[in-house]
Amino acid sequence: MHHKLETIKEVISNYIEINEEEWRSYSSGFSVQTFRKKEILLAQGHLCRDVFFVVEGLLRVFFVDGEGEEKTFHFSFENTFSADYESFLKKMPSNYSIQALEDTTVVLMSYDMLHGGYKILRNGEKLGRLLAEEYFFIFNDKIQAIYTQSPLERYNRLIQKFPNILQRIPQHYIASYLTISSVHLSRLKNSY
Amino acid sequence: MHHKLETIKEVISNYIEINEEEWRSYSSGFSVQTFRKKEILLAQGHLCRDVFFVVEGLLRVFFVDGEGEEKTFHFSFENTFSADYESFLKKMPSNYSIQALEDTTVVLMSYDMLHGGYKILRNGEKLGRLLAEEYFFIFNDKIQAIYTQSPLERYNRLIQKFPNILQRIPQHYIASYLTISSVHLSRLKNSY
DNA sequence: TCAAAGTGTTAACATATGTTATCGTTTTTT
DNA sequence: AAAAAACGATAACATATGTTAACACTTTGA
Repeated sequence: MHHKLETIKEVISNYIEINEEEWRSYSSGFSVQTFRKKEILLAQGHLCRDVFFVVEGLLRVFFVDGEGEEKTFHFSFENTFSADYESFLKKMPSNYSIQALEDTTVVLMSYDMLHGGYKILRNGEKLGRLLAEEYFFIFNDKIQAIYTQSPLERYNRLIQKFPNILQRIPQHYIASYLTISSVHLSRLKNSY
Repeated sequence: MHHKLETIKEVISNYIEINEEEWRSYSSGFSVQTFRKKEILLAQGHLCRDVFFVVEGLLRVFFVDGEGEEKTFHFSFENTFSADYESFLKKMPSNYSIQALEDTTVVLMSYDMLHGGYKILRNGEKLGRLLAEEYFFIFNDKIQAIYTQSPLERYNRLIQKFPNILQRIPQHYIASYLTISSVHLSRLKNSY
């Protein structure tokens, strides 16, 4: 088995029971791809054809708003999925772009593969349900953070959760992620 | 069949194929309940035991933040579901309260019932997946609105989508929903 | 190796938004 | 019917946050 797929198998095994035979036919649908730093994996306005599973590296999910400003929406670290899941599921143009912040290796899951899995795998529908629920939890937490925490609180929790984030992600992307200006984040960090 | 269940059957039929026999055994698990204006259906910190389907009336989902301020998170109109779905799924204390803004009739779906449906119904897991995806879409749209639209834009779209909302919901709840102060919303409406 | 681009800090200033208080009106409760 | 509570507008003021610009430093790319 392709060693890049080890981790994704573990992740999926956390969701459902999957045996060797199922895994063989299922995993043949995966493909592995690497991207250079700054490369675009998904361009806003295009169809999100695959869910990316980050094996190594780091992705940034962002969009360009009405004023032409880039807004960073999410960072995808190792061993997590990344996509515009709504675009992927509904086959509609993506509202987001996805970009590699470092040289990054991803495993691609296509729509046909995921939906084929609903039939191939005994617990395929359940996997789909749990993935959707997982996505929902992430977004729920995200909204809750926005509603309940100040930018500084969110910043502190972010670096607490990902201590090396400052080494890996330029600060103005983090500011954008926190929905504040880079100048303001710099002030918050240093003046309080 | 209890006539209050007509609509929820239609809604579920939009998600999956369900035959009469399945519906009979499934729908026996529903219960109907009415609440007076201002009554609390779910209290923050308690377990969200049921998903509510609003047959008639209007619900407000809100929470009390660290400073003791009520923040309105969502309005649940007729023929939509309402819950703290994370609390419901994970059986953890709810971060939200749900309150009736008018005399409201709801259909209750318990956790056991929904999960029982994963087995009873041929397409039970699929129903679970589609419900989770639906919840995800709502939250995705919500986040996107927060990131891309100004409070005034969000206000205008809200009254465009629900023209009678001003007759049904006090303006300060709407302001809170838009994450701005009631004073500021009043200014926005009248000065621009 | 050097020029260009990117990055983080700070200052000065402009603007948006929150807070508190007051007032008249409407709605709810007794 | 009367009293109390809720509601929305407005004004005055305080604060938070954005914008622009300048600067030093680092990284990137030819």
